[in-house]
Amino acid sequence: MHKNCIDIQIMNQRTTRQLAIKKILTTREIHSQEGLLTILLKEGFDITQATLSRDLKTLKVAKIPDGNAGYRYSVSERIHKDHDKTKEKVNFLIDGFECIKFSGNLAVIKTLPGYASSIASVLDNADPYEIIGTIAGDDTILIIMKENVSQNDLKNRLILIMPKLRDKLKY
Amino acid sequence: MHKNCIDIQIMNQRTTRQLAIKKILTTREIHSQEGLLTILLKEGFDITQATLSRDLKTLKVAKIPDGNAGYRYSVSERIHKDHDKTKEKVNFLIDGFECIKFSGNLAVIKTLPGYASSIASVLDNADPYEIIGTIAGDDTILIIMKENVSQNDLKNRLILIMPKLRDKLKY
DNA sequence: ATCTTAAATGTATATTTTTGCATAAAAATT
DNA sequence: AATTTTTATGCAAAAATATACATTTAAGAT
Repeated sequence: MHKNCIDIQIMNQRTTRQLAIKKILTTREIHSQEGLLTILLKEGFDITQATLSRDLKTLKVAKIPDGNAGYRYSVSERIHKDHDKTKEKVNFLIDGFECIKFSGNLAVIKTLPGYASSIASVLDNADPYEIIGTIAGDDTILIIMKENVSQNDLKNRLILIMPKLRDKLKY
Repeated sequence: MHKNCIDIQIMNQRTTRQLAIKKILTTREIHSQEGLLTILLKEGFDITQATLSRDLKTLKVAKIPDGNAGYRYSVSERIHKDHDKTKEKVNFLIDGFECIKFSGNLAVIKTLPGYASSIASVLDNADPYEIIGTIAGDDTILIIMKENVSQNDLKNRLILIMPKLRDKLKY
């Protein structure tokens, strides 16, 4: 552990940073990794462009030719309209989240009755690397994880998809 | 005009080529401009990477981190237009559709648990002429139909909104 | 056809992005 | 706490991509 890192953190640095990146990307127009890096540095994330490149890869951020001239980086979710509505909906759904348990490469999420399929649908839609597939009943979601993906990997990914979840997942 | 250019062309070279690029991108997995360039050269398009870069910009082709490792180029229509993803989502939701019954100007759709509000939201969003409003519980949707709209009118409208539904509705 | 003008392209180069590798940090284990 | 294992990161170098500028090609105009 780094000496001057007072570990009150809930999430690891990486996840925190990637959430910040997502936010920046949905908030402002980003035309290069350099530009994004500058912003991140100002916000106190002390990283290099290399790390940023890896983060963008993890987040599946696309580089798209801009209408005018130049390019812009875009989180795939942002491409859908009604981003806000989706967000609202997702936040709402999180209320139904009860707990998550693991067994080998399987994870089981317990939800309030009726929530399972909706939450699962959010997961399916996000189509994250770590998840091969989900099966949802009424109050239970079975997640089949990709091999060599750790429990924390999955938790972090879930937080990336549903930020509010952070408050419900203990580390 | 260059001397050895036999002018049978209908479109100009540039357009022809860009169409070819689009086709290639939708047909095969492209991971770099170099790779795409190789294919184009084989097909007889005698250009350089610089031109290709410009073409991709014109076509608004996005570079997206691939699920596994690496990147792929994707024609922006696929990403930009939430059409496709919305469609996917709608198709997914249809799995939750169980049956529909009528009574007067009311229709009741039964769904798998948890699906009702999502499907109802699709209907609300489409805002069809035939429907005044919907109320959704967990596995039931109540549809209030406009007067003088027949059961078949509504069924047809539902199919228009959610094409996959056709397979589930008997006539 | 010849000339003029605008668009497209190649060359070389600059810029940006990605990655292998060594190291540091974090997490798990004892 | 000390050790091992795993994961994240910086650095430097490679790879990929974009572009300024000169040149060629196409398209009109006369």
